Amino acid sequence: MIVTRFAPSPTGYLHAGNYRTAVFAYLYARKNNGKFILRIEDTDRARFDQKYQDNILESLSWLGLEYDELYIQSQRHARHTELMQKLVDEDKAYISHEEAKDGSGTVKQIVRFRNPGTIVTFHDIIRGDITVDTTDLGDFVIGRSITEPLFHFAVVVDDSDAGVTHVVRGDDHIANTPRQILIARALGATEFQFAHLPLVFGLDKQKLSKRRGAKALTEYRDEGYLADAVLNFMISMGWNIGEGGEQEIFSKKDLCKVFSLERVQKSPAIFNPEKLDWFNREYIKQLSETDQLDAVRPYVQSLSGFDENIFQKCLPLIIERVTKWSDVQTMVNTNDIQYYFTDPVVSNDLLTAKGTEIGECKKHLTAISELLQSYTGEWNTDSIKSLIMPYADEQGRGAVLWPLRCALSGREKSPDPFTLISVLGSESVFRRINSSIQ
RNA sequence: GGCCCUAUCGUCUAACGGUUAGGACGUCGGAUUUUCAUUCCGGCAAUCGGAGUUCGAUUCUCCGUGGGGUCACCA
Repeated sequence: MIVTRFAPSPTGYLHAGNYRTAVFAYLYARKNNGKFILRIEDTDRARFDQKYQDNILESLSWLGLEYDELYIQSQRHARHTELMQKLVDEDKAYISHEEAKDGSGTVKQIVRFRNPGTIVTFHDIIRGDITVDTTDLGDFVIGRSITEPLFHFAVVVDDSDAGVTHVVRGDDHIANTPRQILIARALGATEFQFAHLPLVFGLDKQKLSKRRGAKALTEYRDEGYLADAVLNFMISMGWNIGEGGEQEIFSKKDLCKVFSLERVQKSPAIFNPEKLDWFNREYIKQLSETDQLDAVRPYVQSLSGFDENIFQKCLPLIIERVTKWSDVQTMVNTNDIQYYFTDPVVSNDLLTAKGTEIGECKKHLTAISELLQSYTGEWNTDSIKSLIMPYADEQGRGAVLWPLRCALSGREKSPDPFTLISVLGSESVFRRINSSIQ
């Protein structure tokens, strides 16, 4: 069985770079009906912070990357010590008395690996064979002390014990791989398959990192990005299905069926927020109306005069102006939604902004009001349009339509008057038009 | 600097050694809407350079160059 793992260290919030390696490892396991393991690498207690660990769990849960097993590395130190001692007993590692690096002058017993100094070649599923001379590594340190394992040692022990078959991780670990292979061999562990993913860069073409301002994934959640859109975007950087390469939208479910490490790109990808926005818009559009309503409602339901019926009618108008849910909040803040629920205050300046005299405006509004009052047909956008357009064409579209729209919305920018009329309903429309005539 | 990885439009990418080098995002222009947004059309835009191998290289090889990663008692 194929077993992959994601092994973040809780020393920072989970960002897109970390997350993408998790996605690839996850999908590879799911695709092959394997197992996906999460291991928190909290060996460095000095940099550990519980809030980061919580953030990792929270992020994975939001994104729907469910794991089959969870390990906390620090809880496995007894096992690490046991195997480190074994290597020492077998003279594959040794305890070295060295002065502490903190400059205190104290002498500590650190554990060094006895490097056989061989040339190591390993196969990488994405990159092919990679050969490295490990001689220059020297007798590298594997423990601060016999009870304090270091990263390289703990990783190998944990992967081996958990039965990990495929180590899927970032490119930045290529350089670490030879020494981990050396440790694995000394331990007598079965060797892993490796797949080193290209890194994700920021707009500055540097590896994504919190220091350079990479956003926590949970921030995207809080801004109202959809988990599936984020996942789709992440996979689009570095993987495609081939077959002409024209399909871009893949649900998580699709990916669990079609993902393959063989088609993973070798070179790094730059994180392009605009493309993420595009994906998110696509996913928002695909949502059912009920889901859209439920997502938008919290932002607008406390607006004064909120009306569920009108809300449902104007939903499409909101959706087509939004990239992520927090944009709804922006619309609320800029008064671009309030007018659906309460009559706007309309100034003469706005009505005449297109150069039409105020008397002229009044005349057209009155004419439209009369048209609408004598109208008995169905009250929808198309029918209203065909009712009003002949008059507008005759009198000049701008002169008629602009004042009409402004009378209804009170805004310089808004949906067109016909749509507005059909959404607002007759009662409100007459009230607003008459109010502007006054 | 040593070692390792890598190289197609600005970005993400497609292309059994033979294609007018395709798609998407963005951008620009147009149509619809005399507002905004949506939608629909269309344009601009790429094989890093040099040698090979081959009838023929984006594709294979080598050498440059660029970019990145990594060189801890961090992970």
